[in-house]
Amino acid sequence: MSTSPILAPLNAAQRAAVTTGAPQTLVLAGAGSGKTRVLVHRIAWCLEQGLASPSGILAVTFTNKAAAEMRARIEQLLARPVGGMWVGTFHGIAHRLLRAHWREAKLPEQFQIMDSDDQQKVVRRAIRGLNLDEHHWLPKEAQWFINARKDEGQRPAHIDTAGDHVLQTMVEIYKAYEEACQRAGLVDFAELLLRAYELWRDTPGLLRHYQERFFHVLVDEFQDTNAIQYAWLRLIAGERAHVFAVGDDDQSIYSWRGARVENMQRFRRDFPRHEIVRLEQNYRSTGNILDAANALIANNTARLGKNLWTDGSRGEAIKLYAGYNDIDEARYCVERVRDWHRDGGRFDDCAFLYRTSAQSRVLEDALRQADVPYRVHGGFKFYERAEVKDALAYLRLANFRGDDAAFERIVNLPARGIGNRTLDDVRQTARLERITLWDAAVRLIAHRELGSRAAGALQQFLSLIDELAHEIEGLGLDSTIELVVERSGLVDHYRKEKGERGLDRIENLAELVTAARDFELPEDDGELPLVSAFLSHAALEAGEGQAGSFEDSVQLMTLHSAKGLEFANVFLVGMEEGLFPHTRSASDPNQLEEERRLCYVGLTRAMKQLTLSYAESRRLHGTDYYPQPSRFLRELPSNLVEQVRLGGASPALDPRTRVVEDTNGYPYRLGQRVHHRTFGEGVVLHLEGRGAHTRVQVNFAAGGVKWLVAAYAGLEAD
DNA sequence: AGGTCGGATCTTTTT
DNA sequence: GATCCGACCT
Repeated sequence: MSTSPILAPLNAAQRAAVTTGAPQTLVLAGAGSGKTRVLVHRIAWCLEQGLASPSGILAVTFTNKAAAEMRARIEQLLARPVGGMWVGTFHGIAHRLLRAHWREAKLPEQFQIMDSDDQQKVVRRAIRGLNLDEHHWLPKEAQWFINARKDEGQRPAHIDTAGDHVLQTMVEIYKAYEEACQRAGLVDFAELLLRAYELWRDTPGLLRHYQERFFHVLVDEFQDTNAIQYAWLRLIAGERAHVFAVGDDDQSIYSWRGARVENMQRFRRDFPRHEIVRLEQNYRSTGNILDAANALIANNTARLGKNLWTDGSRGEAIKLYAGYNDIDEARYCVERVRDWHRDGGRFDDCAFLYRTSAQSRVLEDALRQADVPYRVHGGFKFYERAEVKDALAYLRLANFRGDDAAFERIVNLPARGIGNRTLDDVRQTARLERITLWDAAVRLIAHRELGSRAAGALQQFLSLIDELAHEIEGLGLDSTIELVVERSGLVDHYRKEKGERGLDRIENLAELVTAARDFELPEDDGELPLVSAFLSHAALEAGEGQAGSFEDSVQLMTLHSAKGLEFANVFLVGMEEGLFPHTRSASDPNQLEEERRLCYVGLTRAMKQLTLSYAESRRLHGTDYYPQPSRFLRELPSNLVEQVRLGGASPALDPRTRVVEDTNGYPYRLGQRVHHRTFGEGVVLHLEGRGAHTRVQVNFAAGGVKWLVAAYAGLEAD
């Protein structure tokens, strides 16, 4: 049995999880303990042992990437393709269910998925429709409210307003928004989950069908599930299914989005026949890094409890650098990356992690200056770009005239003389008659209730869409997109935009055609028309920001997007009070613990080298701040940390922390006051080079800014 | 109907 | 300081 490739590479705990006979299993998987591996091997094990057929397996993740990786690794392990399994994201699987059972779910067959951008616009329209002041009732806040409620599984009718006027109004907005979505066949992300839940809850026959099919339900990142996802899982699990949930309460960093760590505790209550397996052996990081991470997270209360260990080496000390300012901090990190590269390391293996995306700027500047290639993760996704969404809106409307979000988006883009007055008439008619914007437009024109100019322009738009719909019939997907781009007039419109921007956009439209050409129908979604499948794909899988450049480059990302990844050489920058932990989280103990978990996630990304840094002054929002070093730094055992200083003595955080001179052996510290025989008093601005070649830039009170070779300058510290 | 200006805002963002 | 949004102007 141990010769099986499925079990052979596993340690005892992993093997116990993979081969468990318990009907319900909760795997507490520490960072780097082989979480994905256990999921993959568990599925392979069930298949190989004949405990399950592929079609009996439902495996749920949070990201498309994780789902794709899981499927690929299962097939690799079994050395054959495995059809019939449902492996996907919560949203992807919910979507699939709703497509298959749109009637029971009370959706139009052509329903479309909205991203949060679209959603905000529909919310805004709902607010205006209720004649509310949108400065007081901010669309963003209402959107937040609606999503939070949906994440909790609450419809407007479920919310007890208890006479609270504000709450009452929010619920009214929620209701109006819901009606608008229903009319237009629009489904937001939270709605996908809620609908899928209600579909099963309210259609017992259907639920039974799926319960009988999915005998094995597996969940990744269980600590990130929200209330509705948990309820959905309980439904499908029923009394019979084997449930296999993998998660780490210490890596729960999405509570602000409705994720509920308590679901791990609830699992133990709701699935009484469960078994718990702890994966604590870490295969990623050095002993020092793990000890630091363990010590940090021990400051949190309410943990399920876990202690990571490794039988690998202690590794190097964790480095802590106190920058003179944010620019110096970035400069230091980039220099360490260059050292790494000079010693034969790859840029790819280096990651700069930060709390807020705004921090990437300074790092990027420093990298560019040093000519080090880099890549920023997160940010704008391909399918979220305005021009891409514009083009897709044409396709959406041609596909389904009732799509109000698409209608609003392009009715006057490019400008075709349909002004706000006209549109308000259309909107009002739609609202009063409870019909779609499209139908309202048709009606207004037919009843001659518009000025002749407006009516003409509007009719032209309607005809354009109708013609487009006709012309794309029978075309391939890429020809369809090509035609849409061409007929929409978007290219001409963007050509008029000045500067690079317009060109960029036209390029992206071309890229969209390429994306359509490369698009393949998901194997099991054969029933869905190609165009619908592509539109859903665009909404559910927004794609990476930049087209993948394959150059060896330093990776930049927020701590949130670093979860699940690992790098040999990690830089955790901006370790400052106010920034990390963030001010907005400092007052609430729960949020503070989440910040600490975020820090834990950051530390545990590192395999070999870990550098922490902070700046003594930082430019933020146009003003200078002088932050204190992060409290998290004080929570790290001082014997694991080595503070790096550019010459000169400066108080370490903890008197026991070792202080070492920078390896460059700089004799001065940035910001240090110095004295020169001829130039007089000055302040050190920059240091570069090493050893005998060290050069120092000094701003002299009398002589201005000068570069000097340290060895000959004869500078004296003041 | 589009451009410009002033003001508010400034955490994280799997889908 | 940068950006995003809406009001206002042309």
